[in-house]
Amino acid sequence: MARRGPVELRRIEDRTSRQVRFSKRRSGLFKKAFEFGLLYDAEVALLVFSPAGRLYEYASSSIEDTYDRYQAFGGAGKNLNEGGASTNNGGDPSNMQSRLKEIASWSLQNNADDADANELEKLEKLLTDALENIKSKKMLAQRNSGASGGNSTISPREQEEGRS
Amino acid sequence: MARRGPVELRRIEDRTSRQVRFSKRRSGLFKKAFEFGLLYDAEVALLVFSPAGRLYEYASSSIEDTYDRYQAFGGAGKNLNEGGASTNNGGDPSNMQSRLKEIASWSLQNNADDADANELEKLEKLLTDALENIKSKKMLAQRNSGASGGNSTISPREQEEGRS
DNA sequence: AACTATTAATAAAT
DNA sequence: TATTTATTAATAGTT
Repeated sequence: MARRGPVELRRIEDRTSRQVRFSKRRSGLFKKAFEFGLLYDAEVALLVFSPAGRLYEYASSSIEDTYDRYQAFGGAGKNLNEGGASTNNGGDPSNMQSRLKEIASWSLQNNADDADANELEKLEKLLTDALENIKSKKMLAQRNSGASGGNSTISPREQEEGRS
Repeated sequence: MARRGPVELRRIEDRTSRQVRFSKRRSGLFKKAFEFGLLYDAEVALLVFSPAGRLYEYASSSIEDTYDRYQAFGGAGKNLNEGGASTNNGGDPSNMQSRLKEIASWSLQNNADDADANELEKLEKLLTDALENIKSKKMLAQRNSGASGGNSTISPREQEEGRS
């Protein structure tokens, strides 16, 4: 009538069973993801490819945007961004000042166009992330503790909330 | 001793409660994602940004690979980058975004010092203000014309399993 | 962080 | 494929 013990965590072999359980759990997983974004006002992106190659997706904003943000964030600490199409992206702190000013003035004079609203929102997110990164590094530097996780869940310490 | 009714699906306001429930549900969500990949041999990628801007991730293979696959698949079928009015007066948004990405990347690669952090904070404020500005103007514009805006994509997309 | 009363998810049967 | 039911799993509130 129902299962008799805990679910075993290994690949399900029985075809029929796997098929139906896949569907059920898929709904459950996506529901959780959806609820999570809703309850905590978090940005969530979930991609699933079935073994048969079918795609299932959910994003509270959009897959692309969230992935962009992920890249900007530093992407697990490796694999920094690529297609900037701009000049060299090396570390040239002296040059940063001028670039920051350039952007600042742009954001000042270019605040009249509706079409830019979306772009601005994206920029704001990127900036916030950059700030967050710097602050995290500072924290780490002060405490002199090292090593962040591999490819599992990154768990930044500390807790901080935005608005209420 | 426990909740008395079903969980309400709306943003949780109480700060303390939200914080702890966030953590609990986050573990639950990531556990589900992990188990799902394992049980059905599916490729899973999950990205979460907390409201505070912290990143949590899980990928059965890698975020990048899965996103690449997603792109190759057709990426929701559309949603390529936007045109938009890129008036040539000193800066167009798309270029600005790539520059900002540079900055984000830069902040990761270098030990940003206090001065840089301050610059970023100022910039963030400028952006926020600019955003507010644009939104206000939009409001006003809507009073005069009956335009309907909005580009929120907040519903899970799923696709069926077809087999008999 | 551990405990407990409840609700939620879900495996198997129908 | 949808509904039902028994059972495990997740989790909100407390301590």
